[in-house]
Amino acid sequence: MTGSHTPTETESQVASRLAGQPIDFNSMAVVSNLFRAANAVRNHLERTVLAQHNLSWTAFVVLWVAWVWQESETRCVAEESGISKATLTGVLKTLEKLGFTTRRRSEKDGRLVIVGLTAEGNALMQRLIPEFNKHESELAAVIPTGQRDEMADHLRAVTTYALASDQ
Amino acid sequence: MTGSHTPTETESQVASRLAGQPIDFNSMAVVSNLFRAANAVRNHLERTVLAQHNLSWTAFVVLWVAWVWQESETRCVAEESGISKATLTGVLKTLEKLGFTTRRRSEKDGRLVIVGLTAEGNALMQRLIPEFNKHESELAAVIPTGQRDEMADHLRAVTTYALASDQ
DNA sequence: GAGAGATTGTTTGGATACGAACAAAAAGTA
DNA sequence: TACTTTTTGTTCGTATCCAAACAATCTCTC
Repeated sequence: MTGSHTPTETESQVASRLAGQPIDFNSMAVVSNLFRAANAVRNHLERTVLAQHNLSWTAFVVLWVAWVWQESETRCVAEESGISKATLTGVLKTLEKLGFTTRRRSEKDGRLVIVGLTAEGNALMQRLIPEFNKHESELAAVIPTGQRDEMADHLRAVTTYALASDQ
Repeated sequence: MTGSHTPTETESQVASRLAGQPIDFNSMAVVSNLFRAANAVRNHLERTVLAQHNLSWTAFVVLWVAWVWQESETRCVAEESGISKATLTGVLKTLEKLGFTTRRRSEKDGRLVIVGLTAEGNALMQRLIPEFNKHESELAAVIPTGQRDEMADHLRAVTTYALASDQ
């Protein structure tokens, strides 16, 4: 009733609270653990890797997308970062203030804004990417070697389905 | 260079940008797809299920934890919801304004605050949980039946490792 | 039982995060 | 050419979200 509960305690409490109802517990476990994992990993990487560079998780993702393509339209960066256009405007304001990204109008289409990386932004990613990948390796190491590709495939399939459901 | 990219295009672009460097691409794929999936599923469920009830994702998670235990200490709710104490204070303010949760001081320990559900909160969850679970089933359906438990296990292991790394 | 130390929830300040409304520009239509 | 429609990035308002500072309370030690 009081104090902290272990995941196992919580799951059995959930089962007893939902006893008798037609609930798909397997699917519930997959989805809820998807969020638990994403949340835990995100907080972990934010504290260990990103905090010392004054980067939020989203700022890093945006920086990553910008680094991958070097020059990219705003709407494309937002979509690939998984955030809304409105959010991207704010994040780019932060990244620009930190001196990592640039913004310029497209000559061909006056509506578009092209996002680019500064030399500092490229240098930062040059150091950050290997460090980040080292942590990714440690995290994925808890999954048996032969099942990592399968895991990534399943996650891709879930993403595709969720995005398709939003049309 | 311009326009939107498919996930496949992005991955090959990443591979070419990182060519020659000692990068663990398998682990990178697992972690990045973990976030893509969590993000896509969260946005999907927020729009299809939660928006019509004026609930944010976090508000629903907090409501869910409160429903599971009925009475719970603030620090416990925060931990199980995967958010900070500071965030929970704000979310509870919103949920209290909506009439779904209650807050009261503990008699045994004056520092503690006990979170509870109102009748409206319980009624809401009674309707929301089956609807939510239906969507969870649809999402998990893209994973072969025999591999869902395995998937949940792997996600649990990743969570455990990430949390343990933060001590 | 008195003071040091630890624990808990809130407040503060700053950075996301989104939908809706908006202005500017391009594309389509007649 | 004029009008309408569509597309794009920003602004606005509101709601998270966190670390750090804070006040209140409890615990521990002597």
